[in-house]
Amino acid sequence: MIDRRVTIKDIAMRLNLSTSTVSRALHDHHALKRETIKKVKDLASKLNFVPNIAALNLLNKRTNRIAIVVPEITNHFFSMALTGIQNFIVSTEYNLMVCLSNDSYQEEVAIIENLRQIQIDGLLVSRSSRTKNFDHFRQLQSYSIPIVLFDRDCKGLKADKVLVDDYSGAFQAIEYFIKSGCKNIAHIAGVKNVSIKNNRLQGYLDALKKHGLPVIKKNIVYTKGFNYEDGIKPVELLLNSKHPPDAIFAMNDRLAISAMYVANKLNLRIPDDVSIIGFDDEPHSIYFTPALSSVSQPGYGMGMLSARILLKKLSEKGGLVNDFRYEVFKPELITRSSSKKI
Amino acid sequence: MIDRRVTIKDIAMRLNLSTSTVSRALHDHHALKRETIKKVKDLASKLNFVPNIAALNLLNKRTNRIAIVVPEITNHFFSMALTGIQNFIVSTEYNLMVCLSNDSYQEEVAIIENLRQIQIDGLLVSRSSRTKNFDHFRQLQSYSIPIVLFDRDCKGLKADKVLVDDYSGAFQAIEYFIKSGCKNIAHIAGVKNVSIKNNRLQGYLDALKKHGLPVIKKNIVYTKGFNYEDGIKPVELLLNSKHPPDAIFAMNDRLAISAMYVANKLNLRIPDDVSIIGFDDEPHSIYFTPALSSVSQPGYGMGMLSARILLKKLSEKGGLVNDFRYEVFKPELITRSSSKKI
DNA sequence: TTGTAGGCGTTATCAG
DNA sequence: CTGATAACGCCTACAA
Repeated sequence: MIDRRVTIKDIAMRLNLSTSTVSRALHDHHALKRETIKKVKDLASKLNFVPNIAALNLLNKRTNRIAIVVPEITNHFFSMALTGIQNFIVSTEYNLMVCLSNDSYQEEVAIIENLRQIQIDGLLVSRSSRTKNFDHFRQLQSYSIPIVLFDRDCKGLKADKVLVDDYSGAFQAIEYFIKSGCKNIAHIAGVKNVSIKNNRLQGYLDALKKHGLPVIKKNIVYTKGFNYEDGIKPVELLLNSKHPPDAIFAMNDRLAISAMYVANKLNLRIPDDVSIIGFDDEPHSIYFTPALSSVSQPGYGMGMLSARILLKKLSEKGGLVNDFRYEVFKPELITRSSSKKI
Repeated sequence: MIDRRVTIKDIAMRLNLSTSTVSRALHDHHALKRETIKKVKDLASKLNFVPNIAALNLLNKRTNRIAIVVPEITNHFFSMALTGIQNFIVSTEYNLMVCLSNDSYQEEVAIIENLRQIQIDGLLVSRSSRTKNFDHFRQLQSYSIPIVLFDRDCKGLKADKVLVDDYSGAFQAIEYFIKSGCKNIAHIAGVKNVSIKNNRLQGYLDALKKHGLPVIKKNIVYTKGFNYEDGIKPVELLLNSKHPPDAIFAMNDRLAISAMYVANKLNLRIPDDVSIIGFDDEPHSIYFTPALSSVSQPGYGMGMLSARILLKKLSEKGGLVNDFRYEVFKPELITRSSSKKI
């Protein structure tokens, strides 16, 4: 057991040098004898010296710490994004703290307050779907902590943003349905009054409009949550109604899968009786029968870019740059056998 | 923008006190006038004072930082475990760094070296399945950094361990098959010579033995990886062989699902022609047709307990306690329609 | 080419 | 009851 880490002081004493010389040697200061530098470095590596980060942080007034706040990670998109972020961060001097809001506004606020106390250099956020007020983020920004939003926008918040074009993804899905002959298209929109992913609903509406199809109220279905089980009842109601839809676009794969599940139970043929398209393209979706069509989002790349943007901003720390990136990734519709061929 | 955080010095100057008094007041030192304490605290909260963590860390020779190293998080078990860990940690003074080894020994070693430099107070680890040498962990321990292993054991490494009884999970699955009348039971064992989860294979073997069934070599199937796509070919071979099995136990749900996929393609009836049981009980497994039977592991609880054990150890930092916890969670077989009723 | 001194923010010890 | 001082480990003017 090593009970005390070695410091530059230890090295200095052993070598009869001052700590400043040791410090300089470790940084290859030009005005030092080669010999001294070598002597110091050799001993340092022999002793397994690593600089005390706390001391450096104190000196440099930074923390080397960035945090990411996400609603959850038991979800393919977020876990891929986090993987992308982490795989980028790992090659830098920063370390990443992961915080889960469990999609709760209150928890999110508490986390942000905690991060303020804990002190971080920068923040990546995908806000909870319940968050409507962004003052907690603004407060953090007031400490000169840059924020990069990814996937979930905060309208009105000035920050770097890395988003996905939900509108386009939904639009593509609906147009595909229409081209394949569907006329009565339903949308499982998730939780009502939870604005997150509203653009998917908007894409649905606009695509119908563009092709002269009526918007039928009962075809827009809300759920109590975003999980598999939350889709069952609403979809049963929908498919058992008088004029059941011939196509269902779900705002995520989980709800799409519960739609498939219900359709199967009701002995409806997919896609002949009802076409289904999801959103997220979770890796298991392809193994369902029929394989689920879905809109695919580049989570890994989005995560990586978000991290890159944040670190860039941190390296330009000097100027409180008021110039924000706004990056929008285009999602891609992947058609499989749960939707009719065009 | 606040460009400099407020320190106890600022408070001291404003109040004409010394920094020591301010420090004491903030800690409710008994020998201070009530009045002084109130004065200090009021100003502190008015100024939004938070202590500088780097300074504290320097003083206390700790980092408040613990890290977790896992192979991946795009997997239900690990994301649940991480959620459990995080939800526990969030209520403490510690913060959690998440590191992904991508199931690579090399990356794992690099991460550990990085953590040594970065400095952490404690570590949670689920090792990569390729890791056979544990010296990198031992090196970290030599700096008095406690390690808690979860889910994946490192035989011979002295550390706290929170494991799942893989052997029992597999045994339960096989016994269930046998009781339901299956006689020719195959096992998809994952990657050959990758010792991780070997106990599942052992459970399979011992259950067969106990019930007097022969171990047939070709019924033990290895794959190139642990993902859906890795199961397809091996299962095709298996099910197209001369004496195809009447039951398949897969070492995880992904491989079980690819087995179901192949069986469906081959127009085999599940479970009548072939029963299938997986391991992990991923939340979507229930929505397949038929619903997948699986061995369920309490990831969330295991994560939480691991974190609790680590923090306990950290709080006892004084004594280099050589007394390690060894906790084994029993997994539970959940039978659904992919396996015959008993 | 190297050493000295001071400071980053906080707390503990010792003094008064 | 409160203040001065030293220390945590490192870096950087300024000196020599």
